[in-house]
Amino acid sequence: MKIATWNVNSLKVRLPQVLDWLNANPDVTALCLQETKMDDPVFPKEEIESAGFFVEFAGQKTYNGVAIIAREAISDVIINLPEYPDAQKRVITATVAGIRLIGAYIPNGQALDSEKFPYKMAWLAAMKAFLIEQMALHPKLALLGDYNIAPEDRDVHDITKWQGGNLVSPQERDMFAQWLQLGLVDSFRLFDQPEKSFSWWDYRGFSFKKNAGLRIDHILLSPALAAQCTACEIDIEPRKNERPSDHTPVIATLS
DNA sequence: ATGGCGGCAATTTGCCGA
Repeated sequence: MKIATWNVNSLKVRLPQVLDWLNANPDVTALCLQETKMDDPVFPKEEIESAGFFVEFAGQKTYNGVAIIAREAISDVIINLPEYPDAQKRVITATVAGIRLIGAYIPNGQALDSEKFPYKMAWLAAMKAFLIEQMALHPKLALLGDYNIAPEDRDVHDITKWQGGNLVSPQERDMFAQWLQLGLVDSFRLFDQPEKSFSWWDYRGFSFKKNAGLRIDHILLSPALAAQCTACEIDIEPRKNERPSDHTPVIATLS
């Protein structure tokens, strides 16, 4: 089976692409979505269910919004971080096929001197506490989503353009490292990967054509799941679509 | 140094993403 994550940058625009992608990837048991940008009352629940899937979601209009689409039943859903009240809908946690999935849209931060940056750092700390709690309850756990963190310089097309700034700052990378210290593993780095592998490219300046991207979408696995992981790949095909999301799916294969 | 693209919401323009 496979589990996947995709920041779709508006599910209203991208729903046909999501359903096409799921049909083209029948081994994907669960797909976490970020930036659905839809209020719950207008979420296309019926369309997704009539296509043969289970779905859970937590949305808001214009910004944020997360969902899990699955081929098996979804249970024990938690919306957001229980100990961190937040009007922004950024996390959905649920169990699918015996695996605890945390789908997350981590705050962007905007810039180190922005008021949004301390929000990001506080949010990352709150997520760490939630991870500790959930890992203790669920040995088979995966944290999938748009992290808005490029963990290493090799995850950046040109580090000189980003050095020290938002998405690559020491503070953010330290928090990512703290999550790894909990025992979580970056599934992508369990395997040999092509150089300059990225999951996001700016819409502007022909960034995708130039492969001027960042790897900021990740699947972290608990030790028990990492032991089952046989592959992790970034699927760049949807980035070639008409009206693509600026992000593209990341997929982990589990034995 | 700035904006560049795209989605969205409120009205021709601004905010935000990363």
